[in-house]
Amino acid sequence: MSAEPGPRPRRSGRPAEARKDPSAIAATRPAGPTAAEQTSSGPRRNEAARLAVLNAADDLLVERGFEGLTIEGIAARAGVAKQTIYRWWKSKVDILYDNLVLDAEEALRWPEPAEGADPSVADLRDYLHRFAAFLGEAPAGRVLQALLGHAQLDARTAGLLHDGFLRELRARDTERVRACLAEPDQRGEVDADEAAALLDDLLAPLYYRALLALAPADPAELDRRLDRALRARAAG
Amino acid sequence: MSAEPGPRPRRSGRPAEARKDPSAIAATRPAGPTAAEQTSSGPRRNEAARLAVLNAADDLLVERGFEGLTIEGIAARAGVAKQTIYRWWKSKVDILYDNLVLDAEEALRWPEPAEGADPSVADLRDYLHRFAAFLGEAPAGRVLQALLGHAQLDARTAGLLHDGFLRELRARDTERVRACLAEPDQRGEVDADEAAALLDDLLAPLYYRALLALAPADPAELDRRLDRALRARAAG
Amino acid sequence: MSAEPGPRPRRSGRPAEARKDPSAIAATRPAGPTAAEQTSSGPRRNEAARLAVLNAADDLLVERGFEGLTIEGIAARAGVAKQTIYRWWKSKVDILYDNLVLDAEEALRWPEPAEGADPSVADLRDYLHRFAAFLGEAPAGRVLQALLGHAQLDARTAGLLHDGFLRELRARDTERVRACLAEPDQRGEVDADEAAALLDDLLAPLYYRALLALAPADPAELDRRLDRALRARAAG
Amino acid sequence: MSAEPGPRPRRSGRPAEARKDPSAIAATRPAGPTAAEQTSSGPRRNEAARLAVLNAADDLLVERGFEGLTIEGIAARAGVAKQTIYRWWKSKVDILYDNLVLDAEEALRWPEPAEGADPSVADLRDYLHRFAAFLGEAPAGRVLQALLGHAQLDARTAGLLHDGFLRELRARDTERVRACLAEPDQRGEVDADEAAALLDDLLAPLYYRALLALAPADPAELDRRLDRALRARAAG
DNA sequence: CATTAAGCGAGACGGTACGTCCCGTCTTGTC
DNA sequence: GACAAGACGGGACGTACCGTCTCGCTTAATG
Repeated sequence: MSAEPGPRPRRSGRPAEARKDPSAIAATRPAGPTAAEQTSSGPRRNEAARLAVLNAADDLLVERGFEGLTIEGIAARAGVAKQTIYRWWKSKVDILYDNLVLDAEEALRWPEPAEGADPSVADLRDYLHRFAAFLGEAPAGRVLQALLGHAQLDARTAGLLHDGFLRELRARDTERVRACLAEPDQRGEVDADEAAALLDDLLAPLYYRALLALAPADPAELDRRLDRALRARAAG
Repeated sequence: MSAEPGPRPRRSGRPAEARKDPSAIAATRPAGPTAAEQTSSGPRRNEAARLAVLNAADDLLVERGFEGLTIEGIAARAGVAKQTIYRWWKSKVDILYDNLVLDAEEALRWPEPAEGADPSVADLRDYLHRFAAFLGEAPAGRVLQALLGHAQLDARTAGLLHDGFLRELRARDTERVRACLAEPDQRGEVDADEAAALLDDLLAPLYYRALLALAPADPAELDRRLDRALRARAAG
Repeated sequence: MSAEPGPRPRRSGRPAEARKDPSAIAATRPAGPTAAEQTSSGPRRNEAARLAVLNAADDLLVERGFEGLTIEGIAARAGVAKQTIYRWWKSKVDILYDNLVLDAEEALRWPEPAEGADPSVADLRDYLHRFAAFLGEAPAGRVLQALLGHAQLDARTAGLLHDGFLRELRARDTERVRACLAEPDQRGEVDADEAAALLDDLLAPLYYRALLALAPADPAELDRRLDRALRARAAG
Repeated sequence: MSAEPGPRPRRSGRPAEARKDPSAIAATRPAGPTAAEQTSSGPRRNEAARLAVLNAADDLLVERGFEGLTIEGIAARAGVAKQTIYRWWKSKVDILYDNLVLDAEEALRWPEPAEGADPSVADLRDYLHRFAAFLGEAPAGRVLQALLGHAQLDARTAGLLHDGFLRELRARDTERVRACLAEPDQRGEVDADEAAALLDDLLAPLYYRALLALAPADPAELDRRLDRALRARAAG
């Protein structure tokens, strides 16, 4: 499925076919209710159906919006029985959540902290830019937007999104920020709270602009903001 | 919160009765589809029904959440026919919007720029605190949260909320910020973009924390953040 | 309003205007809730509104059928307030009933039993033909059909139509039949039951064909049927 | 009436329970939208729901009349979802129509033209009596009355009733009348038009009396009328 | 000649039922 | 036992009319 750089050809366009295709996704761990630990007899979970559902949900979200997204619509579009959806997911939110996890896993990946090379502020800068892009991109950004929106309206969604995704993302990112700031030429150790606060200060405007439908921050401003934060930290 | 004088006991509790009561609201301009310009003859809009609907919507939002809020439920609770609701509002979103406007008008009021007394940084500081409180308070904060959430899912809601409310609020507040910063002992004129950016920087974390279900900012942090922003401005 | 022959120009066409017009109808007693015994002060009943309602009901019955006929529709078409209708009629059935009475009064009139000329079998024959025509004509026949139909569904309508109209019509016609058969050259007195039975035998097929949507009886058959009945009577 | 043996206690009374029960009806072909030709897989039509709806409609028609009969009422009484009704019937008229067909099939059955025994005038006489009884009986007669009434008000009902039921009934009965009159001791062949006319003459008074709410014909009169018609035919 | 009580156009109101959409569960038969 | 198909009980939708009820205006007869 080709790792990093490429423009993620499979999901960008609307042609719908050949996206999240079996061959490709099979490599990544099937987030959510998965191929499972198959103990009993009978047929295994149908992987094609799973992918058809995930893609149909993405498509319909983009085409009709969250309110126009229905289980029946997904089933029809995916050529799948309703029961097959209910067997593996609790609600349309859970389907979108799976898509979010799949997309975020790719788009919000940090560079492997491979041999020799230490994490650096450049990594953080890159991550910020990718994060901003993620929010604006379809369908990934639309999915996150929808889930964030629905989390304001429904406690189950809020639990799933906040506890299951955002909290872990923040924890992981906080750790990475600490690593980035601990470079030799920086001022040494950073405690976790400080790193989390810095991360929040960098991300808050991104969410703010996305959710209030303001113009997205342009890359230059992101850089300025990061520099300012680093300077403030250096100053004490 | 409640800087101002007026005893606003009517909406704080859940008792539902004697809130948004005719006598009180009659004073404030009846936002949204209203008693109106009554050109023809014929019966006037029933003010009691209007208030019953607004209050029922608030109550049910708090009790059952946005998804559990239905037009039929509101009608039943308010003792009103469904058609009476549809006559004056397009959807439950419009009802909540009216409530939001009504509440914001009271809670997010700036001190009158009365004679002699110039607007000051203290006003801005106070406003920030009241804004943070507004986001946390029920039902007002819940209403805003629900509308912000639903705006992510539905274009009409987004239009209503962003264009009809948030944009104007931001414009008004930007102007106030300029006035506050233009105090004699401050550095003189502030241009609108600068003021807007400062405002955004102050509000973004508040929205961020509210919508991502993080702990709300405590007042002391708000002060620190404001001071830092003013210092940065003073520095250059 | 011109007695018999004329093609009743006022109601035949659909142009709707100038039918049942004030000048013409004013002569006939305003069936149903009427100009009344006016005791108090204030304005009298508006005759123009009454006629507009009656005509609008006829028109809409023909255009949209009984089920599509609504008080609101009549009010709108007649340019009249709903309340004005409810003030004078209990239901759309009552409006149609007034139309029926008005129409029947004209179309089902027997020749005046004027001086010298005795009623004759020819009168009965003529009446039969006019009755058959009445059932087929619009809007009169449609009104009777609708009321007869609705009388099967609703006891109030049945009471109004049967007790208020059909019974009286039958009684009057029975009397006329007796008179027709009592001609010198006929077999003398006819008792009322016998006359009623003869009338029923003549009318039953007309109703039967109309209500079961069979082809209407042609005039020649009516004549044959009448002759046969008279012969049977003569035979004993 | 009830020529046949079978105990048909299930629909006569109002007790509502144990009428049109599965075991009994299963024998008769389920008129109307039925268990059908089941081509695909998937769940079959729920027979219990179908019967519950049919019985509920009958009951409510008798209890509340046609105007008081609503789809919601039927659904509630039958313990069925509205959608289940709309899935199989277009309107309450169609439900009543199914009941009519079911009832007529039983009550208006001619004796099997079994071996040896030729159809006779006695069969026709018996049929006439059963027909008259059918019109007066509840719920069957009420259903026919309601449908005949509504057919005057609504073209769809008229089409269904006249084309779907009455026309076929008349054709079948005409054929039977021909057979009855073709007995050895009768005057030989009867042409179809003549038989239809005779049938109409016998039935018209029955409908006439039923629909105009006159006293129903008593059996003796039916016999007299039949005899008179036969004599007239014999006479030429 | 003003008073005043109705009639009137307009239309808001509390209601009932409509016919539709989708929910989540279930049943049936196939693979 | 997973699956496609789809019927089922349920709940809410938004609409159409019902019949009742103000409104403010107009229009006579009466005091």
